[in-house]
Amino acid sequence: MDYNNFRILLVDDEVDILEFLGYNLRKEGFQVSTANNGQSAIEKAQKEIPHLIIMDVMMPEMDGITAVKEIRKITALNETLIVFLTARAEDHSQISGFEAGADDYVTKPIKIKVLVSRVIALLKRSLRTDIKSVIEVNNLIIDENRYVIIKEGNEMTLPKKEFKLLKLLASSPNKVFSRDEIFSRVWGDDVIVGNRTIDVHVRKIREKIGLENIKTIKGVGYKFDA
Amino acid sequence: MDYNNFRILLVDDEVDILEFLGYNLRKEGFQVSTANNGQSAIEKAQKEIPHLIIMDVMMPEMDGITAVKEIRKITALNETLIVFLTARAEDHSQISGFEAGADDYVTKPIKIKVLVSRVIALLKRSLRTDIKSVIEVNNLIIDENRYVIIKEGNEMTLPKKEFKLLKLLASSPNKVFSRDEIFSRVWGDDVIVGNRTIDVHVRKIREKIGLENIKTIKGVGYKFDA
DNA sequence: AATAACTTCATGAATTTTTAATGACAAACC
DNA sequence: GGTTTGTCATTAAAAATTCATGAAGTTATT
Repeated sequence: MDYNNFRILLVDDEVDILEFLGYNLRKEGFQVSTANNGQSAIEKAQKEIPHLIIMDVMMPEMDGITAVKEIRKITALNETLIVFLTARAEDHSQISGFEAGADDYVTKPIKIKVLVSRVIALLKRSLRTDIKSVIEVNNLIIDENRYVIIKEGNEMTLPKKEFKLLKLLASSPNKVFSRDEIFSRVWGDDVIVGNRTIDVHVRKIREKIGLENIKTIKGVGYKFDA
Repeated sequence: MDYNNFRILLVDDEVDILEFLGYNLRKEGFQVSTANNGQSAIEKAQKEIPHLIIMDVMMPEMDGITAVKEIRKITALNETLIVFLTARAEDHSQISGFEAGADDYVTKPIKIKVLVSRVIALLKRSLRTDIKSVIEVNNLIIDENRYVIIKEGNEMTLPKKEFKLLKLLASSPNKVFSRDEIFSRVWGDDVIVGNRTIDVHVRKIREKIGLENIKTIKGVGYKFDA
């Protein structure tokens, strides 16, 4: 599964921990943002609507439990999972943490593999749908989940091959794709079609999204102009 | 909150532990049944469809992890939460446990207050999503509690598969579900049906709720248009 | 430098192939 | 026995591909 579209908000007052966890979670492909106190966590959460918040229980000013209680009041964050980071492994703190609305606990010192496997377990459970990438270039949005492209506000669906071709070109704007490369990445290596087929698809795409985006490089291939 | 309607299946080879946990969980109002090995756990789970299974990792004959892997294959137990009981607190066992499909861990020796609070936390979390089982999109309400859909004021009931399919599509409006994904999430991975079956069900749903909602993306799948 | 010969791509239209909708019916399940 | 679920053959539609033609750009030849 691909976790590129999962947003995680890390909250801790210690910058070292933010960096350590941030680095490791980003390495796993998550989108990570950070906050170093409860108040800014609430603000960021409200703005970013992360899928998961990892929050230190012990923080100056506003502690994690209070922050979570606030966050749980926000309707838009209904679906957001919360994991507490805590040094205290005792019963009492665990209980009040769960009551505050936490979904899981990870105890310090943090073992990064444990944390990551927990995060993945939580996300798997909550979002059993897999999420695909959304490409955004210029005035164009290519959304493979909804299978639409959006050009200046209006949405349209392309047939499969056209979609695939456009997605390929737009995935690396300005890069020239040779016809060979296009064939092998859109049609695959074991399909043989005539060599005018790409042109026709390009035309269809141009008819739908305009001429300015896909440029022909004669004798070489095509590129998506950004 | 009232937990009278939550069914918990306890699995442990030690009768003492079954009795101890059973007593305490029943005292909290849960419906508790027990099994003392992996095989009978699978059978009971399949029959009773508990909301939560608390399973010992270490058991003679079939260990807990194997049992859970089997249980996770059963579609009807999709929603069932699983908590592992383990003496081993090390990383490795935790990771493989989560991979097997566990939702949480409780380490032996068990502190009953911790266990109960975790159980409640898990159930709360699953309730949050249970409550969302009334989906509202466009002019359509899908109410899984009452098992009806309401379109422009008039209420109707759909057969199980149709309901499930519609609910899946409507649960992520605009997302395209591939035929594979639909099969695995509506029919389950071990049921084999012909590949025109989805079409037929889609037709039935369209006949009942109209054409505009479910859109065909040729070669890709179906989506619920919002 | 002009132009013929050649190459490459755009375009319109036709054709083939793929894919889904539909109707009719059979099996399984209450 | 009626509802639900699934199969299958047929039909319809959409998508993919090919082809013919013309235009644009390159190269070679003089």
